[in-house]
Amino acid sequence: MSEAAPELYNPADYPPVAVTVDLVLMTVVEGRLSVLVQRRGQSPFAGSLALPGSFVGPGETLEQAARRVLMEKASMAEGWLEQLYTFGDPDRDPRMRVVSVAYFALMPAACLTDAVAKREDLLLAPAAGSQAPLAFDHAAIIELAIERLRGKLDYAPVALALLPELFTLRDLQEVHEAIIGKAVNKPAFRRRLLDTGWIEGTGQREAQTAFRPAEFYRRAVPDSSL
Amino acid sequence: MSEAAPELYNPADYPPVAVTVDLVLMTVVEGRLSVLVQRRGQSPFAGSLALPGSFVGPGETLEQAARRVLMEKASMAEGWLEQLYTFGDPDRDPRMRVVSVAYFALMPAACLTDAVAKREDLLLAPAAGSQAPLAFDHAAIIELAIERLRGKLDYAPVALALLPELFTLRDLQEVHEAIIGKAVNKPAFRRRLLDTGWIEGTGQREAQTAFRPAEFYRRAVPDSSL
DNA sequence: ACGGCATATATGCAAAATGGATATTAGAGT
DNA sequence: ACTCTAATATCCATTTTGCATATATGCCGT
Repeated sequence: MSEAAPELYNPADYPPVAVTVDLVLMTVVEGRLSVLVQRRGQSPFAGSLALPGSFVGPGETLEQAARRVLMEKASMAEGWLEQLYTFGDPDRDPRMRVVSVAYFALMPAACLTDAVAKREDLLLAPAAGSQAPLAFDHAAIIELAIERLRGKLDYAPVALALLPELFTLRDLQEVHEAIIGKAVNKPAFRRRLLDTGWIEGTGQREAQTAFRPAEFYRRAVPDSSL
Repeated sequence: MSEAAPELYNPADYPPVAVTVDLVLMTVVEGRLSVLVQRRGQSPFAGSLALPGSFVGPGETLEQAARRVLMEKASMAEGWLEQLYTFGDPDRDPRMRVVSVAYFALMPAACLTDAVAKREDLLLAPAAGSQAPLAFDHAAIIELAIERLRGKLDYAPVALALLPELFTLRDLQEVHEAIIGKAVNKPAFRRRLLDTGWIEGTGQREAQTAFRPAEFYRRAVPDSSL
């Protein structure tokens, strides 16, 4: 704003607009990058899959609204959360003008599989090229989220947000490979990740591993290193 | 959206929200990274500086609205334009709830100095640490834009959007130095930029240069390589 | 016409980062 | 004690990078 605008805004002068948040909550399960989606009960797009979302409440910031959705769906107050992009094409929702601020969230697989098990309408869909068509422009939103995730992988500790408290270097490498979709060189990966300073070794090692047990690592940085 | 929402939205059920776009239009003049700002005539913040912006029209996409503002202020239909971030804190505008989608625009200095000369209320302010306080949360928006610009400098041809049709490698280097705020090594810079493939030499050279004339280069990529 | 000026451009070299192969280590089971 | 297999360490070739030095160019004074 700040245009040569009227002294006081008169909402009635402008057509009604709704502002919502949509959440692209991703994780890596069984080596596959996956997104939390919800089966819609209502029209439009009743029966198809959509991203979880909500209206932005009167006193809420956008991020608070996104975190509220995160809490409602995944019962998780923690976890990586950052604004992704805002989608506002006039016809993206057939009912009325809806401007949606998409948020990008990451969570360890275990949290998500738990959440999905508890709720009938929630499921984890493969992130890339899902066959089931998504409601609204949600397919495009997910595409953008994948791009963002890939783009950040080398510059920010996003992969750590997808792993539990303790993890091995192999776990971390598998997450990276799932995200970029191809194998990486093991020694180079280990070296590169170790001197980012993002992780630190605990003395602990795996047990019952049949062969040489790997060391457990943990995050050395707070999750909010946006 | 896509929440367990009512079958039809009833705008009256939700408090009114206005959606606007704000434009961070940057350039490099005389070695200084600068932002186009506008002196506000109306309350609130009458007399202080603010980013140019506008309401989003009923049939407009967000990007169309941003490009319209670009056209209104700088009379330029071309140029780098990308969505930056959406600001929606409940109290960011004292009058009513305003969600503003900030856009990030780049333009050659000449276009901007022209535009500023024509309009009484427009001026180019230094981007970093402007002393004059800005209206609303616009200082934070500019900070974020600078961050984005710096972050993209090595990965996208953003610097080319700040230069005219023809430019020398020295011009290009000066733009880079203005953006990151420190000197860079000349041969390394030349080598690095040349093999990005973003620029190509024209045979032409500078004239009246007192000493060895530099070759003119031009963009080898479209401006829209977001 | 010629040499000097100051900058553009090219070349060269050492240091660092990277990719990738190979060797060594560790725990569990036979 | 030996074997299995993956974790971890070492090593080397290649590429990238920072930086110093050399050469080229067009103007300008003499």
